[in-house]
Amino acid sequence: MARKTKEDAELTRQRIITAAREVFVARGVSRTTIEHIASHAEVTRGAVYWHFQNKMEIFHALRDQAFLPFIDQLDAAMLDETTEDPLGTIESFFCDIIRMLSEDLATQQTYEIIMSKCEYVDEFASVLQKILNNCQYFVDKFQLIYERAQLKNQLHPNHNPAALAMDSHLFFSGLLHMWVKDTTSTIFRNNAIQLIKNHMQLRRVS
Amino acid sequence: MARKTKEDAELTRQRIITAAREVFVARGVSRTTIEHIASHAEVTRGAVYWHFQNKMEIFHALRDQAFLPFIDQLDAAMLDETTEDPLGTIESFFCDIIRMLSEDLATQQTYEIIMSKCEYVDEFASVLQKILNNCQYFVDKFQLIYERAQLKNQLHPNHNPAALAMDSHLFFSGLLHMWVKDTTSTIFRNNAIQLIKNHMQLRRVS
DNA sequence: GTTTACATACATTCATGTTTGTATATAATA
DNA sequence: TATTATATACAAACATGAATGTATGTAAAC
Repeated sequence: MARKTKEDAELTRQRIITAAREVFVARGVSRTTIEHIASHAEVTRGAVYWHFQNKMEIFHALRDQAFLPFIDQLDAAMLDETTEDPLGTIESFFCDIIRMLSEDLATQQTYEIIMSKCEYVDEFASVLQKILNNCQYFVDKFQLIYERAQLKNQLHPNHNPAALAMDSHLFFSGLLHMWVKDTTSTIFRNNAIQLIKNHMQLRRVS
Repeated sequence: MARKTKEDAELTRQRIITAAREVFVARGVSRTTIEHIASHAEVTRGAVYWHFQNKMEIFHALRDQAFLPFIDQLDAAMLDETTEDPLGTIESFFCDIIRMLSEDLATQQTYEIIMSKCEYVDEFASVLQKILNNCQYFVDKFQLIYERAQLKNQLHPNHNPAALAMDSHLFFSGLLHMWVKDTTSTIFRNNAIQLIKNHMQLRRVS
């Protein structure tokens, strides 16, 4: 057909990414073909191959869109170093992420893809490692906050920040997996906030 | 070729399952072909199709081999109702599973497949639901044990068994994911036992 | 003799990547 | 400003290479 303007081109690029997300969720990454994505985006494979080299490049575009917000969220939460309630900072961070997932279908689908509709082999194995690196980043930040909490006497004397940080990370990691994967029941979707509060309550001196 | 005895046939069946596990780990479920499995098992596709209808049936055979031991393990751990240390029961259960994973490569690979080398769509979606059902089973059992712990005055007075059970499940779920997925670093593999002890220590009255 | 436990051959479908064609936006030039 | 040249944003066709399932063959077990 005809050549589009730059804006139109960027628009179809986004259309392709959105279509990919929706098809990935429904059919899994490796079972969706370029043709599936193209037809769902109402373009031809030619358009897809013009914007992306292959399927993995589309996947990366998707992943990038979903990861940055989380890191930004944590960095923002870390900024307030003088809060009287560091434990509240962590709690809010967890709750905010859950709320983001609840409200933004796109992010929700992207995480569903990352956690249960993608096989981490070959080129995708590196994606997994990047995710794990992010985890380490999170744990480190959590520890810093827990150290602040310790200074404010929010913690039991025999709890130590490093252990708490790792424990919280594992808790939230588990929660995320359940929240995202359990699409049939609503146990986790409805109670996630309460579970987070319970988790943090275990840490507070009473 | 020639017909084998029943024992021989069962042996090749097992060979196929083992081969499938090893190929699944390396290439992911959907990217491995029946031919990959067959050649790795040193048979032809004919043999595979004789024993299994398709790839998913092999996957199910694999999954069954890995799940039952865990449930048995928990059931066994639950048997001793009169122990003075219920928290120790949970701790041992977690540690035993980690040890099982460490020692048994087959189980380890199977979990790697289930957690990061398989896409849960279509026929596989039901597998995910079965796993989640198992989780509920675990949480329920944990709660029972935490109730025993409460009776033995092992818990803080303001902790309640249901919340602790869910929190422990999410913790261990997260730990399992990290343990299995983090194949390059050894942080989780080396420290899992300690992380479990830390987690349980958060619950004990000091 | 019949069924079993496969191996081999066949037919079909599907997905990929590449190539080619083309109409038009945009930059260059006059 | 009008004209020309070129790069862009695709669509359509092509070539190739799997992968699947099935059908057939076969030798030995029972």
